[in-house]
Amino acid sequence: MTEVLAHYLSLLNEQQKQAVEHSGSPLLILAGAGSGKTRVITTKIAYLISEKGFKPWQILAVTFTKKAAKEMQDRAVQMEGQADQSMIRTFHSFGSWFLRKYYEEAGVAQNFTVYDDDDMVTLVSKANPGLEHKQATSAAHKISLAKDYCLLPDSPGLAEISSDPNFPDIYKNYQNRLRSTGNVDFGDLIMLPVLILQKFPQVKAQMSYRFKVIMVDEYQDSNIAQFKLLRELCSDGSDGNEPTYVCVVGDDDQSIYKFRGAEVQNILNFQDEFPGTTLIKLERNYRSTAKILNCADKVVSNNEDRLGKTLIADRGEGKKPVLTFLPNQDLEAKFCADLILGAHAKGVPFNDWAILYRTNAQSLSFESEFLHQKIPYAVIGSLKFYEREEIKDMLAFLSLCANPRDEISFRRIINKPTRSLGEKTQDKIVEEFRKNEVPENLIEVTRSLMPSMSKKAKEGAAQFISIMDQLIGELPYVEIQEEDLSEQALADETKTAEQKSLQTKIDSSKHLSDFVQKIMEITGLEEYHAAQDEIAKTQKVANMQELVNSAVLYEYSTKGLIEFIDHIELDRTMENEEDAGADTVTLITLHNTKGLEFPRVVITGLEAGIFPRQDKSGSELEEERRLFYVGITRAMDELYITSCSMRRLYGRTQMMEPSQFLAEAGSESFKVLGSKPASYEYKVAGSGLGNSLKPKGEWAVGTKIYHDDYGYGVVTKNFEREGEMVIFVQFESGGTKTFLPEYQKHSLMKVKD
DNA sequence: CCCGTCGTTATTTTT
DNA sequence: TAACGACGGG
Repeated sequence: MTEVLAHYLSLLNEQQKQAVEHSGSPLLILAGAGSGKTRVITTKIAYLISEKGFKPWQILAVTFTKKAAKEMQDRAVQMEGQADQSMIRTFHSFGSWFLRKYYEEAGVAQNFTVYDDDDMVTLVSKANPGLEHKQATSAAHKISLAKDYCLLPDSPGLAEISSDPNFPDIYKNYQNRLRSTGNVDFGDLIMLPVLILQKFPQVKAQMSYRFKVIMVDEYQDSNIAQFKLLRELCSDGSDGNEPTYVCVVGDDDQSIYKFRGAEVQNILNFQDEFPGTTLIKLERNYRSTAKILNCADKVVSNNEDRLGKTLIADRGEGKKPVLTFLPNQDLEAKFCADLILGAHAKGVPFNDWAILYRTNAQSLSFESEFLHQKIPYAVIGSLKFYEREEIKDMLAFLSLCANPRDEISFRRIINKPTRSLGEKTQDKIVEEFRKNEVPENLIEVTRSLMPSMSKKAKEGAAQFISIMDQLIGELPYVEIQEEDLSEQALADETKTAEQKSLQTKIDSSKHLSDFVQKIMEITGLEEYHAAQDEIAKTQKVANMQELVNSAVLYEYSTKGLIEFIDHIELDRTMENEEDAGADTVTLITLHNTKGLEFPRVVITGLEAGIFPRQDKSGSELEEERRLFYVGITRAMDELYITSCSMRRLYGRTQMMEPSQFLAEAGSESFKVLGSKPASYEYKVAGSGLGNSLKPKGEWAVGTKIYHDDYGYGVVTKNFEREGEMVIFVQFESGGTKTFLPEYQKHSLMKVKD
């Protein structure tokens, strides 16, 4: 064993070590939040290579985010250099690799690109001309969901997705149209490989020959299609190949993507699906202090549908989480700002902090307050760079260069800037294109249709064709060759050397960014968007320039082009590498925090209707609860939770009730600040408050009052507790609040009738 | 083709 | 409230 690996092994606890060293049967690792899951997977990869005799390319590890994949690869390579040859990818990126290899079996172009949700809607509309935009959006969404469940237009289970009798046809029309573009959508990246593996035994055999180990991270968020893919990739040994070693890692308590087709049942039933499974639980938590973990545990134990495990804190008691009731969202933002600035004055960096919220819209009040108070912040995952108009325009040119059958990209840019080629002309071209049995090329069809066009359109078409000719002729063609990692090829060093020398023939003084720059210039997009910038004071040209810059890492060839497009399509999170080290507060939705940790966390908006979102019950409510659990377990040292009694929603100010999750956490979980709403008191204390309702002082029941923050109301209860007077007030705006009048002199007053 | 105005509609979204 | 899409007049 290498010294490095021995060192990393020595860092593990007993369960972690067991998980790393286990072999011989399927393995399910139930890894609680902060239990060193990534450390286990990466060490296991290194261990398999260096101790168990696996070749690195026999190992496939899949994750859900590009970031996680990158981190996993980096850390594995640190321990075992050969791990750079292991395939560590996202599910979708694996699917993309697979489909480029078996593009003929899949019936797609080898140079396919991936259509996003917007493109799907457009294609649904084109394939089903009768649909209104709204219907098309809904159908596109359902098609995605169907693919997540691996359902085809003729699958009986499709009725579960949509009861609309037309839906199967809509789906079928869409599929036909999609296939004629040669492209795929996100769902296809998983579903098509499953279908191919089921249909072609030799492909299945090749895969089980290639991959001897398959590991899946965040398994609780896998969907049915991904489960099927895993199933198909695994050999049970009956095909003559050795059985595949399967190891999945996940936490059923952190399953938060049901709405996107994720199926917790995958992890709950894993042991039934893979007989003989060994189960290892990682319950020691290295991230959070005990009081934070207790709170998390209290919350999630309200769920029924779980395997059940208890996290054990490794870091001592720590501070009790603080629950603060605030009057409204502006004061909530101010409260956060004060916390952060107060800590900053004592030397706590902004970096330590994350503000978590349920919906993106909630970031606004924090942004304006932080701007005002000069607190640096970064909003994670909001306005998506790649969804901006100018970027999509550029990408459309890039995609059309890669795959000239791409109808959606073609339509997007043929008339932008305007070249008198409106929708009618486009329809004509696409119709002609689709007539041909053998896949045609949209540019060539346009060329061939020029004689039949009006004079104006003809000029525009000539211009467009000339642009495309220049671009397509520009890049040197390089075969997208599968890196040949069979044992033979790797053993044959001469061949490897040959391959290397072949690679170096590419003009390395040029980068793909030169090509992207050229697109900007010769297509007229730069002028077009510069004009828009003038009018609307936008940053479109600057954004385009940023896209150019990001292409600098890619080869100046058709291969580099495909890799660049893949990179963008399979990772839409625009995390600026430069900004990564900056000292900023993180503003982030709860969903986006998965896998992250922060020393200090504020979970905001714990109000009924916001979190949990209204109309949630049963399993959906359990998912919301898990989301809260995920949020709580992000915190290392300090956890703050806020709840407002009023909130502006859709332009209307509403009274809010505290989230039921607060009461579920129990009264011991938090130190409570701010005036507690009556309903919270009731639920937490289990009442007992109603005992001493003796009218006292001037605050008799029935007294009309006015409160600065909540407006007019009536005292409904009045009693004494711990020697202090407590009143309940029912406000006209609908909510009830509890006050200690002694401390509300400045904002609470009696009013005359 | 461009621009203003009106009406509609508001989750979460690794890929 | 605000943001975005649809529509109609210039």
